[in-house]
Amino acid sequence: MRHARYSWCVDNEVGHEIAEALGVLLRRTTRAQLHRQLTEGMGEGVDEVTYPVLSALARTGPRSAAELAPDVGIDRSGVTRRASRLEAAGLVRREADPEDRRAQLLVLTEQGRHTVAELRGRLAAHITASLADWPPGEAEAFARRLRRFTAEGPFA
Amino acid sequence: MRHARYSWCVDNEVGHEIAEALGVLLRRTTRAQLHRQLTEGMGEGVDEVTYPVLSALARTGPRSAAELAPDVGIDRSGVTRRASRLEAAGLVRREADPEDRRAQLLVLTEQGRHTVAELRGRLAAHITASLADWPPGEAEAFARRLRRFTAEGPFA
DNA sequence: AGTGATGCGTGCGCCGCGCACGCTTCTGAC
DNA sequence: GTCAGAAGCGTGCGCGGCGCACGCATCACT
Repeated sequence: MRHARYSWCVDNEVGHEIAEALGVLLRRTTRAQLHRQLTEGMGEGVDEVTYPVLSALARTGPRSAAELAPDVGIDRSGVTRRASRLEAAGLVRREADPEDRRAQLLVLTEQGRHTVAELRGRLAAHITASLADWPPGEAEAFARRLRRFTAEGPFA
Repeated sequence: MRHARYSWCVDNEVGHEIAEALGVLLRRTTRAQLHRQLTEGMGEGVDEVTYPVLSALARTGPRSAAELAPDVGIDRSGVTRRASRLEAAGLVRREADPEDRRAQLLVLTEQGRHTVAELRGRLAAHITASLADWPPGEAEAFARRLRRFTAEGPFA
């Protein structure tokens, strides 16, 4: 691995390492058990399926289901169905667009805002807690790198 | 955010940043389009559903479906079904355990090893290419941090 | 030898997804 | 003003994956 003739392998070693770690991380974070644990005590409306819609809505403000779809990564109809569940749980309210009576804007209710804030707080606390014993400044540097990686990395 | 009374929020800010980035990363990496692009030209047997089984098998060596299940993160029966598809594609071979005639070990065929190596190489190259303009040493440091994050982080 | 335990594959019901259809509403041209 | 085409939304439908549970084969232990 240290010979110059294998330089392509050395160059790609970082890629292999990141890919490996990301693969494990993906499988871990998609475990239903983790989501159950994090959504403990919340209302019945939010789960690992509906949360991406709720989160995207909180991030971008009131939008239609069609506009939310590419951000969530599924079809427009799926966003509609998930939003209906959130609406039934009282976390999301459908509001007719005054400028276009066809459009139905999805708006977070007060309870919806509270729920997403609570959930984000739990997740952040969970992450922060297990990073407590990192050397000072390491976590911040890692967070910056990770942000840049997601923003302009291979999955942009 | 800078007032002392909100110190818990400041403490959690790193957690929030990491959670946000991970959320985006998750949605990006689970997009089917990316998998289609990466598996371009491969046989029909490997896709975004069957690949985790193939990869886990390559990582840990010959194992039974039940042993692979917790690593993949789904039920034992799902691993069996995915393995059957990989077997039909000639990437995996079922081999009776000589010590236990109940057990069916899943073994990668030569073509299976070649496929997973090729796929890993593509992914690693894809990652490495977009990290080319990072400052020297930054990518390596990030990879180390990421590995530690997955190993002993909040999702261990 | 016999009984409980273990491992594997599969049938079944459930659920989420993408596609396509119908309905309503907007837009632009005549 | 009117009408045809486009745009937006919700929903029915078929497909596919998943978890559970059952049956069969085999092992372990008495």
